[in-house]
Amino acid sequence: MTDTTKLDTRQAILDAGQAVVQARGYNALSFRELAKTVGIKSASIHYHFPTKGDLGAALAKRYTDGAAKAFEHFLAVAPDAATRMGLYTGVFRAALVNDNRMCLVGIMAAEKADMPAEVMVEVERFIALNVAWLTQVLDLTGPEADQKALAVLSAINGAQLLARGGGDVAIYDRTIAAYRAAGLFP
Amino acid sequence: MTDTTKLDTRQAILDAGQAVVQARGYNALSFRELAKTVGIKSASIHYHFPTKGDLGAALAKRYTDGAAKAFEHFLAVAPDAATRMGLYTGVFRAALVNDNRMCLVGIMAAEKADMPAEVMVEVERFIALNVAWLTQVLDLTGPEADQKALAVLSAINGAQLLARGGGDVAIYDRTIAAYRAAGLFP
DNA sequence: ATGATTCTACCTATCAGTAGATAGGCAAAA
DNA sequence: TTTTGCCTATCTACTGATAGGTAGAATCAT
Repeated sequence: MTDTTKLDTRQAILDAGQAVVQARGYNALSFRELAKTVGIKSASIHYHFPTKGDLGAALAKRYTDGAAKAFEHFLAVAPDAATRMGLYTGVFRAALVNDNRMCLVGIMAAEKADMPAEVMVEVERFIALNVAWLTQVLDLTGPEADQKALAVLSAINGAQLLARGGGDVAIYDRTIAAYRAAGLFP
Repeated sequence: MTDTTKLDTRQAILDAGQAVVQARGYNALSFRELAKTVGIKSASIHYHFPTKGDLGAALAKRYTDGAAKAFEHFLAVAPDAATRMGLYTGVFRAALVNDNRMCLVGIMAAEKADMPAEVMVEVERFIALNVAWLTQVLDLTGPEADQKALAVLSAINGAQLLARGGGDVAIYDRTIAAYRAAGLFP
């Protein structure tokens, strides 16, 4: 019982919530199931996150913030575009390996019609962050730079989506290899 | 009340069901809401489709069968790969234009963890059908032919997923254009 | 330093709403 | 006379959300 207990519960809720969303989607996120996982009662989740929309937005925000830090790290440790893209595609790969999960934002985009507006705001922020990073790493210029970057993000998300459907990470690996071979990214 | 009434109800259920799944996902598919749309009671849906899994599988099967017919048609009316691919990507585009919907199978793949096994079987069949058609149209050969075809399907699905998130068909169009420019397909 | 107050982080109990599914009935058609 | 295609009514399970209570920690005034 250290003085970090209060933060720990909130973190535990977010951790468990992220796992559920990435594995089964936002609609499958249940306060009761979440509470059972964390070890508290469902009413206590509402104390930390008044509505489900608040929880979803917090999840997306934390996810995007984490991605931003990882992207900075990739720039620091990898010198060239190919290595950086290897690290980047590796993030999406890791989600598949870890319990066949999807990118939190990818699965939220699929459920767009049922998502509260405050969640979609964070989803858009994640996409913008990825586009900006890819534009920089791939040294894209001109009026179509953002579109090229979004195409790369789209392709990788699609690869994750279908590989997940097949339940085999090797599908993802081979699709990424096909993208590289086609020259979509280095 | 013609003698086609019995078939009409079943068709109406499937039509309404497909619209809901493509717009909001399999989890959002509700017997009560479906019944209200069709104009019957929810218990009557169970008469035609005993369980939700049966309905989901029927939806995926009909969707795949429809795609198979469309693919044959594309081969018949379009002579070259580029035109055929234009028709193919147009199908995914049409879903977006029509109430910002997604490919039925794409959204089902995203919800994989909650899908009954009988539905996933049909999802796999749809993917196999697309891969086979793309392999033929793109004249892919060698041991990596299927992988290249799956990469094309993945990329297009990803484009649809993110364009839908952005709520703008132009995003899809530009992403497809970027794929073509990169040489992913003609 | 201490007593009073307020805040934190949970709890129990409950609400209205919806989920899929089933039992049994009924009118019309085959 | 049986089958078809629907109906009403009901079941259990679960959803997010709220009301109200409480032990303990923190903060405040004296």
